[in-house]
Amino acid sequence: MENREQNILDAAETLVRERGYNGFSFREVAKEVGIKSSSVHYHFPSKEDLGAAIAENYTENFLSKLGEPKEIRERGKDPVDVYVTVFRNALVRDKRMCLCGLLGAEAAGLPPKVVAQTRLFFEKNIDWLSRAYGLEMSRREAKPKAIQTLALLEGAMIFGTVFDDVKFFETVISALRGIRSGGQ
Amino acid sequence: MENREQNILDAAETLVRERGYNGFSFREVAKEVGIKSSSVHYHFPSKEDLGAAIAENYTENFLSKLGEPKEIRERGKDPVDVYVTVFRNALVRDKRMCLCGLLGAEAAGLPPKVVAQTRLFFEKNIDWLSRAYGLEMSRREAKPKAIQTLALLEGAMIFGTVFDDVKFFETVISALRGIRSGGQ
DNA sequence: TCAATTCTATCTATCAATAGATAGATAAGA
DNA sequence: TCTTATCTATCTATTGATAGATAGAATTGA
Repeated sequence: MENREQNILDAAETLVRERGYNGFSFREVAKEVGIKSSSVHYHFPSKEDLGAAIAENYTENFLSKLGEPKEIRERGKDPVDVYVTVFRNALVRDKRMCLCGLLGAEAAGLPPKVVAQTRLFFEKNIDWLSRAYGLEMSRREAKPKAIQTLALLEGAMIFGTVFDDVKFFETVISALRGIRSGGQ
Repeated sequence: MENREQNILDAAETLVRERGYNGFSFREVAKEVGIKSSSVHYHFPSKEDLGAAIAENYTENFLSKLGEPKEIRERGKDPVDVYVTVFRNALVRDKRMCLCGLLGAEAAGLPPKVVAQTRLFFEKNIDWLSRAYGLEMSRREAKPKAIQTLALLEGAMIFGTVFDDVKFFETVISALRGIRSGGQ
């Protein structure tokens, strides 16, 4: 039995990352989990609710893999490198786009709750990267660099997905050197 | 009457850029154009055919707005600046994501013909940017910078769409300075 | 030249499949 | 007994796709 709602969110996340918000159905999620579609509605009344929950769950998982920038630095590692690795793993392991990058691209046609959760992903990730860059520069300078880094990574994920090849991801992220050292 | 197939492609592009490939239907496109869905099937037999045609049409339009990098330079303008402006206009005027950025994010779940046309958009745009950067550096150096620039712009489009604000687009593209001057 | 034919673009009508959603029954457990 | 989680069954709407009819334009051939 485990946690049924987590089973549903995991199955749904995989489907959304493959086909987008409008490309998955309650019946498919249910089949994957091994229950009926009405049972999925029991846990998540509407598709909008389910969509928002998927994005929230994804964001939480994503951030929990990271830890705190300061602690990473104290272990002698570079926080931005760690951050890039989490993205790369999402592409290589799952062979799929970042959930919120995809939802972000679709944002103009998504229900309000889903857009709100997608924004939260971006805001929380910008915060994290701002803290990371804040270890080496002023907060004023750190935030734009955080935004640029996340944008570059989402673009790199698109390239990796379109060409089904990590090589393009690597080429893109090598531009991070320019972002990190370039003046604002 | 104009060109009916062009009417269909224009209406369909708008819908895909709002809701993604799985979020538009033949009937919606037909209604927008003022015909019946069966007539849309007459011009584009399957959804896959229509999707591929939308991407092809978008790519053609996009490139025709640009002209040739060398000629832009000869008119005393910077080709990459012109390129960025075409992207910015797509976001500000249409208030929407780049069609192929969206299709690229959805690529893992798209029919083969649509993926192929989406790849063509990226390849042709990388070529254009490679020619632009090739005016100031070797071809070897130019291509990675082209890839990085396009990835950054697609990421910037996601940000503009998610936050419904060009300000984020501008913040992201200011990182281009780092990409253009940074060493490989 | 003009009748016969073919092509183009549309329509109406319909298909089976699937969508999101809901009502009501049921069984297990606290 | 009340709550939790599931089921069966069903609703209405929509999906991509196809068949067949039709009106008009273009082409063909005697």
